[in-house]
Amino acid sequence: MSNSSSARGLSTGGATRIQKRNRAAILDAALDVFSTHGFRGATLDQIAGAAGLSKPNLLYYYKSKEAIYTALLEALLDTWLDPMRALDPEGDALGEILAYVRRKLDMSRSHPRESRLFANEIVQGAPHIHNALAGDLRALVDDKAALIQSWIDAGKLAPVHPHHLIFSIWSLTQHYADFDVQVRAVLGDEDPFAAAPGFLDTLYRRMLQP
Amino acid sequence: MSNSSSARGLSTGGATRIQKRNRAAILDAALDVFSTHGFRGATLDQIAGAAGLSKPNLLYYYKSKEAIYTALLEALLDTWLDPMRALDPEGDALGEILAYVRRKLDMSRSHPRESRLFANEIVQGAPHIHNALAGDLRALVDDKAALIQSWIDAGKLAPVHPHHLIFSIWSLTQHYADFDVQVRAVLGDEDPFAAAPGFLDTLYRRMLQP
DNA sequence: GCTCAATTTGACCAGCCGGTCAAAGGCACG
DNA sequence: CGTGCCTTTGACCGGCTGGTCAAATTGAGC
Repeated sequence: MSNSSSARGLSTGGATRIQKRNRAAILDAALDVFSTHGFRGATLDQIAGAAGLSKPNLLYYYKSKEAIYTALLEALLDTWLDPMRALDPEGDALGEILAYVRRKLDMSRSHPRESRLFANEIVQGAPHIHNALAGDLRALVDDKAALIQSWIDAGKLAPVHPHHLIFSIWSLTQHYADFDVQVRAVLGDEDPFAAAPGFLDTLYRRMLQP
Repeated sequence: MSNSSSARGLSTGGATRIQKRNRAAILDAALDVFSTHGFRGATLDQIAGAAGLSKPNLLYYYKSKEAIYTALLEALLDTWLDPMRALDPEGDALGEILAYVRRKLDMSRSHPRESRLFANEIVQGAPHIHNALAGDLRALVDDKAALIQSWIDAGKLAPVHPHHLIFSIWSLTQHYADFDVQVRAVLGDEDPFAAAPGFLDTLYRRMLQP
């Protein structure tokens, strides 16, 4: 035999070609469905249909709806936080912040489903990732907030509350993904991402220039 | 008889005392449930339980789940937009903007359920209020954006894209209600609303001071 | 306290939803 | 080409969900 263990619970490393293909298809389909309907609003039939599988086949790869959902959240959480991790203590303070804003805005444009997935989860009280928020996320944010504070103390940024500065970046950038329909309804034909980068750049320059 | 028509479809004006009480209880319960679970995630049993009624009794006052939901959205949409309507063309430009920000932030603190109700609806594509967004909301925003542009042209505000300025106010203020769990998970014991007003005041002063 | 509408309820239903299972079909390897 | 696992499927299940209905109860004006 070419594979010594069942599909359930395998790490992707030891997976069959078929397993890789189907698991990827499932997670992509699940991202589509969960991000537009939320956890409870999504159905296994929808996900199975979008992945091109039957429902029992879906459950052959992930043992429950919740297993799909948490696998998806775990796989995406790290990626989602990478732009913040990239804040470089050695870099130019204002330049680092502006680059972070730019990276987050780019993610809102290129990965709106991921943004809405987390938005749905958090608006509804983050029942599945509350631990990650109070653990890893908080530690990361505290670390970067301290970095920002050190920049302020060194006179490289105008004084602001570092945590609220970070919240503002999340809020302003993800707004374009999470509230996309509203933004487009108000703007009409104008592409939101045409003026957004310049607007945010100006906002943070004026606010943070020492 | 004291009342010539059935409960269904009555305007609140001609409603019995019992009708008023129960309809209010239903809408309050529905706000609780819909804002934390979204439309599809909410169940009639949850709403009926929270309102202290049986499910058939619930459906005696509103003929379907969707009827409750749309009644709730309609009743709240006007209230939700009042802070923007209050922008006064005759007032001091920067002061008007700062007061608007403050009103919106106060609504996030005092009415987080309403904020999350709309957040859920819009993140999931606004299937029930898309018309209101592209109609009334857009008209109102265009009107106020023109006002802001006139302030900019008169040299009373630093130049920014008026629509994106409005988006930023929605985003930054509602973030504290919609992403409450995340904000609190990161801040720990610190009350988000302690520093938020000062932070936003500073942000908009620095960005908009001509 | 009678009358009649307003209100409330228990029983019920059809459809959906997450999940199970045994059996059938593929696939790779000797 | 046979063996044995991997993969897929159709049929099915119990519980929940939105919604209905006829009957019972309550409330207000006379």
